[in-house]
Amino acid sequence: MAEHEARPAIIAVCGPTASGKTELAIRIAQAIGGEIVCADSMQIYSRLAVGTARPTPQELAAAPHHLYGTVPPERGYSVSDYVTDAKKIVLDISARGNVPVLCGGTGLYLRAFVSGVQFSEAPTDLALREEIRLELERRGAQEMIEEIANSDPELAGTLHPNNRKRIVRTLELIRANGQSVRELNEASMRGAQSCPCVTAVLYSEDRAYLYGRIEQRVDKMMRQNLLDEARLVYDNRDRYKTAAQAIGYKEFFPYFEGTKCLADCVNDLKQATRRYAKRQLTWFRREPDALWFDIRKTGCPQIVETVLEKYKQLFQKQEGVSP
RNA sequence: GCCUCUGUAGCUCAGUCGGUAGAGCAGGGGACUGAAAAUCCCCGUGUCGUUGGUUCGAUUCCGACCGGAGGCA
Repeated sequence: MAEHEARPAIIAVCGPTASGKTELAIRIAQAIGGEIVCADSMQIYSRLAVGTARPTPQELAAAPHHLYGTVPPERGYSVSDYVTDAKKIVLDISARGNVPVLCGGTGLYLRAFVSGVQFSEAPTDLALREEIRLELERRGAQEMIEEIANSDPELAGTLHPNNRKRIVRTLELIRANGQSVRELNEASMRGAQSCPCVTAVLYSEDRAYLYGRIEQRVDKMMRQNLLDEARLVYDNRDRYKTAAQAIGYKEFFPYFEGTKCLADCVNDLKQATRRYAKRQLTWFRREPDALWFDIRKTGCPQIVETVLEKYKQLFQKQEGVSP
């Protein structure tokens, strides 16, 4: 039996921003003896607590938490780093006999972790990326897409000329590896073991309700001196490459530059957050077997119960009956 | 009370020399395997204030009424 090879079963808590993931994850962890693992691309960073809505010290104390605020913002971080870190932590949690509870709004991170993608060892070649970026400026998107079509006509067909970032990344992959992206992707999934998982998605059928919560949360962040944090990010914007793109900071840059008043920036922030929530929902809708919970209709205790029931039903049944 | 202007998409407005209408913003849908809180794509039917009249036909012209803004008393 390859039992020791199998990945530990996890619970994933996801959903759009301000839907109550943090609280739910804590209650689940408390109820089942779980440990929470951050699945949020921004809450990973240290020094950025208010704007990323990282769990508060009290919340962090309410259950074991991992990966929150552990990466300095000046360090680059990516999905593959995340998958590596999360795998290690999840194995540790499982070795302790506890249940890993992944919690966060970054769909890409969650999917990469759960599907078991094997990213190649080669680190991102920023010099190559920059070179291709400049080449794109010179030659134009159309020509670059044609080059991609030589090795991957199908993929090239899905690339929009305006999506420069994706064009650059695609060429970067092709040139660095000498293979088509399709081959690379197939290789990354070869032998991949997906992670047994119960996924809970929080949402609100009434979008306006979610947007109201976002509004309140932004106002609360302002009271918690979000501006100071934004100032820190602004002053370090050249070094905090990824973090400086986070919603909650870049919206204040015009204020610091004196080109926009504070109230307008706060409104921009609320809007950016609403749009983000919408994109998150788009992403999670594609999750095949997720359990969806309308946060207006289902209370936290009920959600905990349903999730745990499902988890036990799927993964704890054979305890004591194992082959 | 009288006069003038005004009432078109959730908001701000454009337009139809009479053939039932379109922009910006807001919003919605989607893609997404190494920057992902990123990046990119797609989406505009609404009693044209109400009601009569003229007309083959009115949101468009005329009248009345209702709402809003301004002016004069």
